[in-house]
Amino acid sequence: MASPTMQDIADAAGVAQSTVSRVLNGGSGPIGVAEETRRRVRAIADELGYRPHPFARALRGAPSMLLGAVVRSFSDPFFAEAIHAVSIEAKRQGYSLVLGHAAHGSAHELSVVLEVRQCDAIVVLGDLGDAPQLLEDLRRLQVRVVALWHGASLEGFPSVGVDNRAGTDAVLRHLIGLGHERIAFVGPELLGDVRERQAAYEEALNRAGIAVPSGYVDHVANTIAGAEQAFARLWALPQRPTAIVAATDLLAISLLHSAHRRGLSIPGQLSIAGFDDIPFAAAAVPGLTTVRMPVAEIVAAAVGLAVGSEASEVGGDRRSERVVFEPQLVVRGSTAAPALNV
Amino acid sequence: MASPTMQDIADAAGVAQSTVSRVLNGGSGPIGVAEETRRRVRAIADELGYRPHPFARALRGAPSMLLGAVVRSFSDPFFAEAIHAVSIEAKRQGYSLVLGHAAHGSAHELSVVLEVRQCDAIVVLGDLGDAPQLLEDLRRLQVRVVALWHGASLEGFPSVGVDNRAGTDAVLRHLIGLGHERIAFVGPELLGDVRERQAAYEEALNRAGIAVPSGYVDHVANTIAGAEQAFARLWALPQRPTAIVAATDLLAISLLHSAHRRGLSIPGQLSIAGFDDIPFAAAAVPGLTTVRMPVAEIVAAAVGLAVGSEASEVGGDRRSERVVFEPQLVVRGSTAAPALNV
DNA sequence: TTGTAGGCGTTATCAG
DNA sequence: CTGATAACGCCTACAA
Repeated sequence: MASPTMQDIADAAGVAQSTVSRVLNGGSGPIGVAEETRRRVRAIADELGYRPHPFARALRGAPSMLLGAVVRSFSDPFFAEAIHAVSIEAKRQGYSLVLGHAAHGSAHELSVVLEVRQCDAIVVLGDLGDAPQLLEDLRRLQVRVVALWHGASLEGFPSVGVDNRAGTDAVLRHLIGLGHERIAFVGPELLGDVRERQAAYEEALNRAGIAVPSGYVDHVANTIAGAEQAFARLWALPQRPTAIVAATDLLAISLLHSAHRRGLSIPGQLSIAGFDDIPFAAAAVPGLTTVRMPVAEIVAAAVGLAVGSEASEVGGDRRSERVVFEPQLVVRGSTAAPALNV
Repeated sequence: MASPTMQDIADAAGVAQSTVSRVLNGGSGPIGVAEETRRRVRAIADELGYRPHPFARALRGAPSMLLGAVVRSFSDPFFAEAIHAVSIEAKRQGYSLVLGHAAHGSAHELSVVLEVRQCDAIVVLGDLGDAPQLLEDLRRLQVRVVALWHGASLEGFPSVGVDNRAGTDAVLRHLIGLGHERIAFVGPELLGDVRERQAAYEEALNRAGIAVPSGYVDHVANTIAGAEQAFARLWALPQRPTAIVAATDLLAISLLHSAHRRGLSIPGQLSIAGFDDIPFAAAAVPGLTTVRMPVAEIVAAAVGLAVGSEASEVGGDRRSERVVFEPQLVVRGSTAAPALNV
C-alpha cells in the first residue's frame, strides 16, 4: 500500500477513523481516549508507518507548512548564501521551502514565478523593483509577505534588512581616514538597498567636503561583466579614482580582477571595498575590505516575521514594520593609503 | 472572500458546481457544454479571479506540481548555479520547486530535509553518499527520484551527469602535452563524481608512464579553507608539483588564491586547472583552465526524467537509466608549460 | 447539455 | 469514551 491512511489504521485496530484522528492529534495528555485504545492505535500507526497527509490537512484549513522564497537569481553569491540560510531557518521552524526565481526582470506575474496559493507566507529576497507586476500581485495577496534586503523603499509589507547607511558610512570613513579623496562608487541599478548605499556614499563625501567628479558614480549590472564595464569607464576618466567603493562584493571582487588584469597592484595603486562579505571576499588576494552583516540573524528575523505566530493576531498593521540590523566593517588588504604620486 | 471556489462561481452563474468544473477544465473544444453557459461561467470566473486550489486537486490524486530538489549546500557556487537552472526548468514544465538542504552530512532522515509527500518527483544534486539514511529513505519512496552529478556509483535510481573521465582526461592530456610530469590532484572526499575524476587522473598518468609521488593526491573539504590546507601540504612536499588538477572550480580558484598569497606567479611557477567552469573561473586572474559542461541541458534532462510523462508507463525499470553528457575543456591562462629550472 | 452524488484524507461537531 | 457525519475544493461517473 502506498501510504496508510487513518482509515487503514482504524480498520486494523477495530475502531472508528475519527478515534484514530483523536489519538494521533490529541497531544499526549489523556484527553478523552482510553489508554488502552490509545496504545493500540499508536502501535498500529507506528507499525504501518503512518504519516499524515499534508494536503488533506491543508484542505481543512491547516497551514501548508510551505514557505515561499522569491529571489532574482543566484548570480550573486550573496543571495545563494542567503537562500541557504533561509532553507535552514525554514526547516528549523518546520517549514518546507518553495523557491521562485524572478530573473529576467520585466513584469512577470507572480503566478509565473511561484505557485503562491500553497504557501503560508512568502519571503522576498533583494530588490524586485523592476518587476512591478510581481510586487503588485504580492501586495494583494492574503498571505504574509516579508521583504529581505529590499532597502527602505518598499512600501506595503514589513521588511528586514541591514543598515546600509551605517555600513557604507563606515567604509567611507575608513577610506577618507586613509587619505583618499578620489573615491568612486559602482553599484547595480535601481536596487533599494543599493540606493541607500549610494546615498550614504554621497553624503559621506559631502560631509568631508569632497566633491564627486562626474563619472565617479557608475551603475552597471550586478555581474562580473558589469564590473568590467565600470572599471573600463573609470579607468578612462581624466582623473582616475584612488579608491572604488562597490555596492556588492560580487562587483568588488570583479573590480579587483579587472584591476589585476591590467597589472595594477592592489592596494598600492587602487583601493577597493565591497559590501556583503561573501566567502570569496576573505579569500581574494588581497583580502577584500567589506561590510559584513549577520546573515543568519537577519534571515531568522525575516522567517520569524513571516511564519511566526507571535504578532499574527495581536492586531495592528504590521505592514510598515521594519527591522534593521547593524553591519560591521571588515578591513582587509584591499584598502590602504593612496599612493603619493597620483 | 479569500479565494473564490467553483461553488461560488456556480452560485453566481446559476449552474451546478460540476458544470463549472467542466467548463474550466474541459480544454477549449466544445465538449458537451453549451456555448452560452461556457461563456457565462468563464466570464464570472475571470471576474472573480478564480484560481484552482492545488491541494484539493492533489487530494484527488492529481499531481501536486511540486518538484523537490535536495542539495548539500550552496557553498559551492556550481550548485547555486545548478539550482537556478533547476528552478527555471521546473517552472518551464509548470512545476514549483521545493528546496531541501542536506548539509551537516550524517544520517539525516529525509523527512528532516524535505517534506516529500507533497512532491511528485525529486531531484538530488551532487553526491549524498555521506547521508546513507537519507538515500535509504529516498530509495523506498514511491516518487520518482533522479540523481544529478552523483557519479556512477549510486545504485537505485536513474541519474544524469557528465562524463567525468572524459573531462579529466582532457585536462591531463592538456597538461601532459604542455610537458608537466609532476601533477597533483586535489578533490573533496568521497563524492561520486569526484571519484571518477580521480580515477581518470590516475589512469591518465599511468598511461603516460608517469608515477604519482606520495602526497600528490589530497582530499579536503570542498571549501576555500580546504583548498588552503591542500595547498599548504602540497607546498611542503619535497618535490613540489608543477601543476595541480582540482576536482572543482571552487577548489581550483581557492588554490589560485593560495598561490597568489604566497607570491607565486601563475602559470609561470604553477599551473592550475579546475572542473565546472563557474562564472568566477573566467574572471579569475589568470583565467582558469577548466572543464565546462552543458548545465542547462543536463538539468533539463534530469527534470524531464523526473517529471516527464514520457517513459513513465512504458514499463521497464528505469532505475538503472543513466544519461551522460560530454564536457568540454576550456583552456585559459592558468595553465602553461612548466618552468625549466624546477 | 446539465445536475446529483460520491470520494480523496483530515478534522471537528455531534450524538450515543 | 467513542462512533457516525459533515465539511474542505475539486473531479468524475452516472443519472436526468
